[in-house]
Amino acid sequence: MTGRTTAVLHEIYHRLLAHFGPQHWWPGDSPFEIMAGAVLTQNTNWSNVAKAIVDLKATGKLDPAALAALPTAELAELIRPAGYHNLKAARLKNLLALIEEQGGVEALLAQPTAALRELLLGVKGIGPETADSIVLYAAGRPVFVVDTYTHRLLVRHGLISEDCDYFQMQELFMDNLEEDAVLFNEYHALIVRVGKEFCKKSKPDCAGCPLAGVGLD
DNA sequence: CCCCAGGCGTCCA
DNA sequence: TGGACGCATGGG
Repeated sequence: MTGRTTAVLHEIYHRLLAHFGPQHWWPGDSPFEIMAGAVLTQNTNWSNVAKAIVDLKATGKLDPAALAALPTAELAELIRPAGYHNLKAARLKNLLALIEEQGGVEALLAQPTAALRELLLGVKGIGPETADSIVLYAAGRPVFVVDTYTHRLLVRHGLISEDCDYFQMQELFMDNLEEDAVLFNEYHALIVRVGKEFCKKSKPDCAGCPLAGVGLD
């Protein structure tokens, strides 16, 4: 871990941390809240997800047993503010089935990292980012989470090509950083933070970004 | 009015 | 295998 890519990835992290400070992710009180939030935030602004989570909490439904007893159509209405509510209600139900089958949230999250990841990927509606978000932020395992902001950032800083896939991006980080869940937690959160502010599709110039020039010769 | 958001599954060539 | 498309609400 002494190459140029390693150095650039470290520099990006340290600049982001210096500029934004720690992000304290995931903003959830329990592992199950994090798991549900991971599904609800698929292609969705967090402010919309937060409304749905507030409603779930207010009605006492942010709990595996309570949600399992709730008809899918009623669940969909509760999470309406998060968008794609019919789709996400079904996905949450699918996740609940896995939790039940594994004997509860704690037992599921106690599975070895690779097994946990595969179990989650087996749930219809849970793909690589949602699975890894749960593995990292709910189970605390050192798996790097990649999202659209990550892709955009890596392309703009010349670290990957446009057609790079999820696993290649994940490997890039995991091959060049210490295997540390706290570091991976903060790094992904910081990428989302800088993405929201400076790395938008509509701002190809990245004006004002604290990463200006990093990785580009 | 427009674009965007912490993806994923399906369909079709 | 890979590119389009549907899913939906709320904010700027």
